[in-house]
Formats: sequence, C-alpha cells, structure tokens
Amino acid sequence: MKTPPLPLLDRPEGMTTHDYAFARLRQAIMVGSFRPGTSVTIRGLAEALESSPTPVREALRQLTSIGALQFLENRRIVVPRITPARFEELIALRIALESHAARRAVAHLSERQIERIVAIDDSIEDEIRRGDQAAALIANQAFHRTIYTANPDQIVMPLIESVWLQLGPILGIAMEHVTELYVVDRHREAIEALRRRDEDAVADAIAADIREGIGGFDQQAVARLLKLAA
Amino acid sequence: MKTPPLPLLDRPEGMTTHDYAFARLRQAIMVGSFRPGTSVTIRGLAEALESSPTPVREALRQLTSIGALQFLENRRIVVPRITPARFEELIALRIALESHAARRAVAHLSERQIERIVAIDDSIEDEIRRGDQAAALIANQAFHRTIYTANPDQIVMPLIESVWLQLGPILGIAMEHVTELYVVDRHREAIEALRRRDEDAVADAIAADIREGIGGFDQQAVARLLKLAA
DNA sequence: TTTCTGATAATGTGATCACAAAATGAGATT
DNA sequence: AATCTCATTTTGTGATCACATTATCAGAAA
Repeated sequence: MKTPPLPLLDRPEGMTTHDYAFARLRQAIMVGSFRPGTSVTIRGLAEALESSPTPVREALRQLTSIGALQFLENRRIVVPRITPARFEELIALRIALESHAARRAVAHLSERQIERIVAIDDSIEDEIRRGDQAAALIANQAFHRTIYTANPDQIVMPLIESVWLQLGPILGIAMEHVTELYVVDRHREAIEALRRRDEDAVADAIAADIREGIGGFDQQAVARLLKLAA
Repeated sequence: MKTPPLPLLDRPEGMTTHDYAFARLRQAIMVGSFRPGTSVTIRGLAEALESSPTPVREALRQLTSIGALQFLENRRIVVPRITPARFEELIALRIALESHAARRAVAHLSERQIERIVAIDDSIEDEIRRGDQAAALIANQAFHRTIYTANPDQIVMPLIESVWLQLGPILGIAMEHVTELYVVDRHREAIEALRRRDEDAVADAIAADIREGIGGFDQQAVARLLKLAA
C-alpha cells in the first residue's frame, strides 16, 4: 500500500485533525490522485497525514459513505473500481441531478451572483491556458456549485459532490492522457440562459455541458483509459 | 438528551458492533423515531446500544455524511431541522431521482422481478390494513428499491436512500397524526408500465406516486406538523 | 431583575493499546 | 509445479483514557 502524494491544503487555526484529514483525502480523490482499485490503510494514511489513526478512521467512514471509497467484504478499503457502464450511469446521473439543481436555482440568482459565475468561468479558461487540469476541474466545479447553491433551500449539493467524487479517479487517469478535458463547454449558453431567467434553457445548457464535456467519453474510450492505468 | 427507544434489529453472527450501531440508528431515523432538532450524544447512544463510544462515533460520521444527522458549529450532533421549503426540495429531488432511476431500470426487469414487485405491493396493503405505518413505509421503500436495483450498474440508490432518510423525522411526526399516509399511491400504474416496458409511463407513474403521496403535504400542512411536534 | 464571572459538568477529540480477522510467505506434501 | 499448512505480519475493531471545547449553573455585581 503506497499512499500517493496528497495535495497540500490549508489548515485554518482551530480546524480539528479529523476535519483536516477528511478535507485533504476528499480533495485528493476529487482531483484524481488515487487510481480506481487502489487499496488504502488507516495506518498508512495516518502516517501520510501525520496523525494518529482515530481521525483517519472517522474520515474514512465519511468517505465511504459518500462513495469516494469502498469497504470490501474482507474489510479492506479501496478506491472503487469503475466500469464503462458505471461511468455512463455517473454521467447520466450527473445530468439528471445538475439540470434539476440548475432549474431550481434560476429564480434565486441575483445579477451579482451571475457576475460572480462569469468570473469563475473566466478563471477556468485561465487554468486551461496554464495547463493546470486539476485547477480547471476545481474551477469548473466552483462554476456549477455557485449556480446551484443560489437556491437557499437546496439539499442537492451533497449528492452532486458525491457523483463528482466518484468520477475523480477516472478523471485523474484522463488528465494524464488527454490534454483538452475542459475545452468544450457550454458555460456561455448557461450564463445567457441564467440572465434570461429561462429555466428550460439553463437545464438544457447544463445537460449539454456535461454530455459534451466528460460525457463525450464513450464506453470504448473509458475502457481504453482503464487499460492505460492498469 | 434522552435517546428515544431504538427499534430492535437482528444482529447476524459476526456483524461488527459498528455495523450494528449504524444499521440500528439508520433504521430508527428512517422510521421517524427521532424528531427534527433532537440532540444526540455519543455516550448516550453508546449506552442505548450497549457499546463503547468508538463504534458509535464512526456510525455518527456515516450518518452525518448521508444527511441523517448534522454536526453543528458547536460540535453538537442533531437530527436536522426541516422547513416547509426544504421539505418541498426533498420531494422535488425525490421525484427527479426516482423517475430517473425507474427509467434506467426498465430495460433490465425480468418477469420474475415484476412478480416480486407485485408481491411487495400486496404486502404494503397488508401493513396498511394492519395499521402499522412504519412497516408500510419500509415495504413502500422495498417496492421502489426493487424496481431501481434491477439496473445492475445503478449508482443512484445511496442518493435515494439519503433523501428517504432526510424525510424520516418529519414522516415520523406525520405517522403520529395522520392515519392514511400510504393509502394513495400509483403503484398499479407503475407496475402496468413496467410490464409494457414503457420508460416514460414508468417515470410518470413514479413521479405521480411521490407527488400524490407524501408530496401531497403542502407547506401549510408541513408547518402544522412541525408545530405539533414542538 | 438582569448581566457577568467563575467553577463544574457535559460532550467531542485524539491517542494508545489489546485483540480479532485477514493476508502473506516459507516450508512440507502431493 | 501446484497445493496445503502453519507461523508471522498486516490491518481493522473496540475499549479506555486524558484532554480540549462547550454548556450549564450558582453566586456576585450592577
């Protein structure tokens, strides 16, 4: 069991060791630092995070509950494997959830929030230009999250983040082998539709954004990526 | 902090204390044994479950991750409060998720599985006749779960179960004050549509089932229930 | 009466230990 | 060479303890 390097993360004053461990592991999985099928151990991660096992155990309970990791029958903990069919389910679910979330956010968005979303979209392009795919992934998520959390009563974000997390490891492989992951997007259409407060158009733009973005990987492409990572 | 009586649950040979604690607490929340806003403590639950605090701590990390419980800023753990607006978001999300899941299951359902679903629907009616609302809720969930899990690559069930869990406490109040919670349903239409392998009709029947079932509680009705429980 | 202060109690956090369960590797047997 | 057995190692689980943080309560001051 070799723990990959975990991307560093700021630890604010007063943040508990458990919260820090959880945030750091979650981030690592989200940006593809762990490959599908990778085994992890409590003590190995505790060492990498420079903590005792207790906070790591609790973080692992959380990570398994949100689909980022998986407890096996033999009690081992692994990064879930993914098949092309499951990838397709993840994309379809992402489309269902995010178009639903976008619809229900439209009525709540202020002009200021829309300008904020535009700024985030610009930052995605900066990151792409810079060649930093993980940062582009994070910025892309911030773009989507800022739209959906405009709805003050939304409860869908934890579900969406869980789907994003489950896509992390395969996207990590893709980021190593594909250079234009976030070039195609429909963010402009989404922003135009937000300005018009047109729920249908927003939902359609978000769905198209996902379908034509990472959803463009068909089953053959996913199988190829998985083979590359074996 | 008074722990309500936790419904008993079978503990199979070899089941870890943690898994038992988690399953028992999850079930209790699902069937409405805990009221919204109820505070829980690690030691209190450990005592009720006759275990040491460690397995309970880990179970609480899981339960908070799936929306069943909530860590507050002051580190206290509570059953989440719910507002009428959040209830409406839960219903809308349930409709979005479950009609999506039903659609994607249709192609996978065998005749035998459909007969199994019919049998579960009959058992719901038995439970209603018997006046056992918690058992009817569990059977209703089994009806839905059996449809959606026909899709072997589905990944949506943990998300659906999280929404069900978040509805548990308010439904617990409803079960105390309303006697006909599961009388209205559209299960027959859903079954007919499954037999015809008609994805649109299945999705419509599931959506209508939710909307006309517990979705029939409008914001005023929810507010009234919350007042009754205060 | 209300507000403030300080002591005490309650509750979550992290560390450590012992034990249970599963994996691994070496040697013996087929 | 393949399979089995057993000892050792690895890894997860549960218990317990001490400590940190937050809540509560009683008494004093305004």
